[in-house]
Amino acid sequence: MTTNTSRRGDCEWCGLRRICFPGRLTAEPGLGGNALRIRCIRVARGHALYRSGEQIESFHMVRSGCIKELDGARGHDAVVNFCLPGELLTVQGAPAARSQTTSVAVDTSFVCAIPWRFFYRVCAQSPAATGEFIKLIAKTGAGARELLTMIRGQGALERVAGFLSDLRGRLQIRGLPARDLKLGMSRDDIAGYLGLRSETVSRCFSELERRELIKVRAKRIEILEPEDLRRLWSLEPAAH
Amino acid sequence: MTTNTSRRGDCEWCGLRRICFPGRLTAEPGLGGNALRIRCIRVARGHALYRSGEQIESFHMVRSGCIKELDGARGHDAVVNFCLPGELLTVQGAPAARSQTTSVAVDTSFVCAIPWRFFYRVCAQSPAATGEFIKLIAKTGAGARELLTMIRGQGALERVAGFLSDLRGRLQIRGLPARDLKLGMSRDDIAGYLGLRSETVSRCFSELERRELIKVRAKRIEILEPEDLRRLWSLEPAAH
DNA sequence: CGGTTCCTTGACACAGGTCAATGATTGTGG
DNA sequence: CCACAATCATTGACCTGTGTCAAGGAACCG
Repeated sequence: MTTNTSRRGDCEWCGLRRICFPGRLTAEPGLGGNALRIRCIRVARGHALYRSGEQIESFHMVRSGCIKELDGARGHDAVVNFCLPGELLTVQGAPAARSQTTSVAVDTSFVCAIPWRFFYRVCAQSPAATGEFIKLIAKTGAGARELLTMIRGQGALERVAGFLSDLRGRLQIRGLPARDLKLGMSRDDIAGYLGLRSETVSRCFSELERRELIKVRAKRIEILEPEDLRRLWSLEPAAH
Repeated sequence: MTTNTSRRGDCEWCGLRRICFPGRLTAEPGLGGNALRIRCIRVARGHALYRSGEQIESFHMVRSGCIKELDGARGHDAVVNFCLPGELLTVQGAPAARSQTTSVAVDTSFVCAIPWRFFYRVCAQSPAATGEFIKLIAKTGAGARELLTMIRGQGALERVAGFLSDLRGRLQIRGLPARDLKLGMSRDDIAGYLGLRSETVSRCFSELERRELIKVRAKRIEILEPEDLRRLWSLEPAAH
């Protein structure tokens, strides 16, 4: 693992920008300087940032690449979230709690580690920044709920369409290329995430291609009709 | 809606106790007194505490009864969580964000509303209390993930067994009666929560009764074999 | 280039959804 | 307090969507 110091440009689209950077905080003295000393960690493809059960003393944000989070609770691990640049990894307890998830790089990634110690300092000095942070956490919770809703209510094709639309949307928001998706994860990972089997995911990709909504070339997926794709997904839930 | 002041005894098993009460905080001056001025709201059975889209300026904790949270995102509402006494309702953004969920009382309930204003004051004065709070939020996130895992991996019977085991466990932890469950919610609510249909839930209840793990009397369910029930649920996931 | 690993496609079975009819429980007004 | 209506729960018969199993085929790696 290589440890870097963050550079300014990287944070432009980072979800923590408002905490780290002068945005709302130029007013607060003594934060700006320290904010830049956050650790930045490299995680090679296939390697774990941390595993379920380990003691974690920071919360983490993806700077580049893609991290999959596995719920190690019971039974075999299944993917709970694919975390893209600018997004917060599942927040593990407070100052030092055992992680409930395992985080594995799907592509080689850089991840920021923000120590709780730093967070407390921000809370003590700036309610505004505290609010931003709570918003961030709340958002990660919303992600889990949305996935839940999608999986409970929709059929396989809708889930796969939703998966692609969601990825596209999240990349787009941060100004990343979103027409050509290069999926680092396997079909099995996707299937686990969506509560399906890899065969079913394959079939759905084929079906979407047959309908000319996407173009599949192995792990590279081109989205031809974003709108149709999104509509397919957010159509009235299986109220057949 | 009736507004009360909290009384001491109620908080004994409240998840926020450590923030509200002298536990870790006796040392911190100026908190104890104010902590007691949290609003306590009565919500009659079937009525909403707030609805999706409303502006919320507090976070909430259930003091007694049971609240169901509906994800109003798109399409018809489906239950995301049944919130029991001592548990935190889904945390909505920060100082004042639009709620993403609708909260409806399944039984007539009392709910504490803790204004963000108060939370910020605690953060500013006590990192320890901040930590406790983050732990609480993280726990609510874990709940959503567990439900997700359960729904993706298990069959209908396992889900229903898990639902009952989970309820039992959560009541037990707080020292509430847990052998006889009086489910305030309809079969449809349960079904929506578990990603099933009410007919299937019925069938599963009947099957569990046939196996003599539970006794079903309308909305009153007696758990005869808690261990067998739990085992059924946490058995190796559908790895048939 | 040969061996893995991953992806795609097909045939079939079964869990759970759907539709429909009956029975239980709750609530309301006379 | 009873009777009636409305809602909710249960059960059965049938059907569809995915899981399962199995057999190629494509892509990746040393």
